[in-house]
Amino acid sequence: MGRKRTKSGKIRLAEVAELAGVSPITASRFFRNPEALSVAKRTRVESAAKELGYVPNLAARALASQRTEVIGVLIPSLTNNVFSDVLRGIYDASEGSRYSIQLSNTRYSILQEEKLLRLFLAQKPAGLIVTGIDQTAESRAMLEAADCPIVQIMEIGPDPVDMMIGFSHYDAARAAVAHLFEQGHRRIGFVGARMDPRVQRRLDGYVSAMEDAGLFEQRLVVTTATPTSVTLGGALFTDLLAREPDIDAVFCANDDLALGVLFESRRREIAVPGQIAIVGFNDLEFMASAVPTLTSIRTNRYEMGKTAATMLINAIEGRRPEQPVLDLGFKVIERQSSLARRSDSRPVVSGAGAVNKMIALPSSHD
Amino acid sequence: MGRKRTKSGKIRLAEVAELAGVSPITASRFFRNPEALSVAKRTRVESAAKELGYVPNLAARALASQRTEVIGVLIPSLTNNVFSDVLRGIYDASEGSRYSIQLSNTRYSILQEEKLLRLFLAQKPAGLIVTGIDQTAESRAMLEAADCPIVQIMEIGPDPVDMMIGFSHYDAARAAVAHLFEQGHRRIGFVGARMDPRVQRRLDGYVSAMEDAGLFEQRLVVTTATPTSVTLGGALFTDLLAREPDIDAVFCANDDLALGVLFESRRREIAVPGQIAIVGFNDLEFMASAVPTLTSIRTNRYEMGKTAATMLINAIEGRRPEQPVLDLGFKVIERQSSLARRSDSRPVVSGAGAVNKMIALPSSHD
DNA sequence: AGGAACGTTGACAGCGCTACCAGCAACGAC
DNA sequence: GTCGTTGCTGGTAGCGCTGTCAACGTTCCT
Repeated sequence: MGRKRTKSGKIRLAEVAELAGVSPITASRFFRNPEALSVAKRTRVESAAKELGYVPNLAARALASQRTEVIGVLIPSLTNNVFSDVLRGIYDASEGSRYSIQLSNTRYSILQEEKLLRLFLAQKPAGLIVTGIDQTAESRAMLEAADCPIVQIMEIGPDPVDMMIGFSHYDAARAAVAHLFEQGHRRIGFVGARMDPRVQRRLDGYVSAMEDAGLFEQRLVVTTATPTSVTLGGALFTDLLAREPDIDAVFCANDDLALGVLFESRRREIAVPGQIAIVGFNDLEFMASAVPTLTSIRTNRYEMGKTAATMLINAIEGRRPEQPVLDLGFKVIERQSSLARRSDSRPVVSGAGAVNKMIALPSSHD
Repeated sequence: MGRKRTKSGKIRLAEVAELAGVSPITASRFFRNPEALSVAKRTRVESAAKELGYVPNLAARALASQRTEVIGVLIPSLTNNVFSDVLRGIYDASEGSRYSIQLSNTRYSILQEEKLLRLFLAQKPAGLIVTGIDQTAESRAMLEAADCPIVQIMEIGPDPVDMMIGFSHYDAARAAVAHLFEQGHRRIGFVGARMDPRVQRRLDGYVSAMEDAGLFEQRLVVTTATPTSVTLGGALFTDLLAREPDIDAVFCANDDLALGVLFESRRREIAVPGQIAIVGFNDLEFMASAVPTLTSIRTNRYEMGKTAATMLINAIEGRRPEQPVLDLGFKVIERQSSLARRSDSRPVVSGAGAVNKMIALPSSHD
C-alpha cells in the first residue's frame, strides 16, 4: 500500500560539497548564483549534485535566508472559468522559474481576503498577486507595508499598490453599448449576476453610456447577487422581458448569462438578432460557435495571468518594469447576435464566424 | 509603492513563551497538541499568542520536524472545468485545516507528472493527490515508496497505490449507450477529443456496449488528440456526418463537444432529438438549460475533490478510512436531447428540465 | 510506606541551509 | 615594489522550531 517508512536518502548540500571537494558554502552558491564560482568548481559541484540526485531542502533554505520562493495568489473564485484562464497564465509563467504558486480563494469576500493576506504575509512570500482594486483599508495597509512586489490583476484603476495589470471594465462596457447603438439598438437591457466590483463597473459603464444617449432607465437593469450560471441568464432575461417586453437588445455581464439568454430566446422563439440582440462579456470559446454566433468583449485573461506572474518574478529579481501599470485593453468581437435588426425575423444561421470583425481598444484609465 | 522595507515584527515562539511565563517547548506544544498542556498553561499561552499576534514560522517548523503541512495535487489541466470543480472541492476541504495545497499541472503528460512527483516528494509533503491510474513505472515506484498517504482521483481501477476515489468511466459510457438503446437509437456515433486515459476508457465502454449489441463499426468513431472545445465538437460532428450520414445518435466524450454538436445540428437544421440524439458527459451546468436540454452523465466532481482531500487529511492524522477505494458512481441524466425519435422532426422546446429523470448507478469495479 | 504509573514540564541539541565577513591569490596601477 | 582592487573561497554563527529524553509532582496501587 505504499505506507512503508523508508529512511530518506538524505542527500544534503554537505554531501554534494564533499563529493565535489568544496566547502558547503561554495556548493550553496552554485545553486543561488553560479556565476560567482570559477568554472572548474562550478562543473564539479554540478556533476556532484547530479550524481547524488541532490534536491535542496526548501524549508532549510527559507529558514536560513529569511525568505521563501513562494508567490501568493489571491483570487475570488475557482469556479468561474475567467479565473481558470488567468491561473493558467500564472502557472505557465511560474513554470521553469524557481518560484512556486500558493493559491487561495477569497470567495468574493474582502474580509476573507484580508484574513488570507495576513496569513500569506506572515510567511514572507517572494511576491503577491491579488485580484482587483477593492481591498479593505487594513488589507491595503498590509499590502503597502509588505516587503515584496505585488501585482493587482483583472482591472486597472488609480493608485496602484505596486504593479497593476488589467483593463477598464467600465470602458469595455461602454464599448459594448456603443456597438449596440451602432447597430441601431436603443432599448438595451442589462443583465448581471454576482455583482462583484468588476461586474459593478461594467454596469456603471453601461449606465453612463445609456445616460449619455438619453436612453437610460432603471427598469432596463436586472441584477442579482447570486453566482452566475447559464440557467440564471435565462431566468434574469425572463424577468427583464416581463418588466420590459419591448427591449431590443441585452448586454450581459458575462458570457454564461449571454448563453442563457440565447437559450431562453430560442425557448420563447424570439429571433436573435432579429428581435433581440445579445452581447456577452469575456469571449469564452463557445461564443464563436453558438448559433447564432455571439458577440462578446474579448479580454486577455491568459495573457493577463502570464504577464502578471512574469512582471512579478522580474520585480522579485530586481528588474522592475518600466511601466508598473499595464492596460491590456479589450476587443469588441462583433458576431451575428448583435447585428442590426432585420425586417425578416429569422436568425442568421450561416457558417460560424462569418461575421467576426474585431474592434480593438485600449481602456482609457482615468 | 509599498516597497518600503519594514523590519519584520518578528514575534517568535520564544517571545510568546516568555510572556506566558513558560518554556518555549511548552508554547510549541500548545500549537501542536494543546491537550498535552494543563488548562492553566494552555490559556496563558493562548492569550499570550493572541496578544502578540504570533504566527508560526512554517519553514522553521518544517525544518525541525522533518515534515511539511503541504498537500501536493497533480492534475492534468487547469483549463478543463471538470478539474476546476474537483479543485474547488479540494480547496474547500483543506480550508480550516492546517494543510495548504500545492498545485501542479501535468498537462496530460505522464513524464511531466513523473518529474513533478519527484519534485514534490523531495519536499516531504504531508499527503499527495494524483489524477488517474496511469502513472509511469517510475512514478508508481516513487508513490509506493512515498512516506505519506496518497489518493488517486477521477477514476477507480484495480491495484490502488493507497487510497482511490472516482468512478468507472467505462461503466458510465456503457450506461450512456444503454440509455440511447432504450430510446430506440441504433447507429450511435462516438465523438472524442484529447483522448486522455479516461476519455479512452469512455471510448472502450462505448465500443463494448456497441459490440454487445452487434452494432459496432469503427467508422462510427471520430476522435482527435486536440484539446476539447465547443467548436471542435462541431467540427468532429461534421466529420462524422460526412462519413456516416445516417447516424441517429452521438455520444460525446464530454459536454463541450456535445454543445458543439448541438450548435452544429442547429446550423445544419438537423432536429435534435428528432433526427439525431445527443448525449454528453459530465453534466456541466449549461446542459440543463440548453435548447433542447442535453442528456449527460453526471459525475460528482466537487464531491470527489472534497472527499479526496478529507480522506487524505484524515489519513495524514492517522485516521485511515475503513474503505480505501471509494466509488462515487455516476448518474444518467435523461433530458430532451436523447428522447426517442419522433415522427415529426421538430425539436421539443418545452420548458427546460421538463424531462430530467435520473438513473443512479454505482460503477462496478472489476 | 514504597513503588509504579501517569501527566506535565523543561533542557539540550540539532534540522539543512545561508548571511556575513574574513582570507587568499592574482592582477594592474602608480 | 607597494598598494589597492577584484574574484573566489571558506569559517562561523545562527534562522525558529521541534524531537528526544530526563525530571518533576501527583496519584494510585499493593
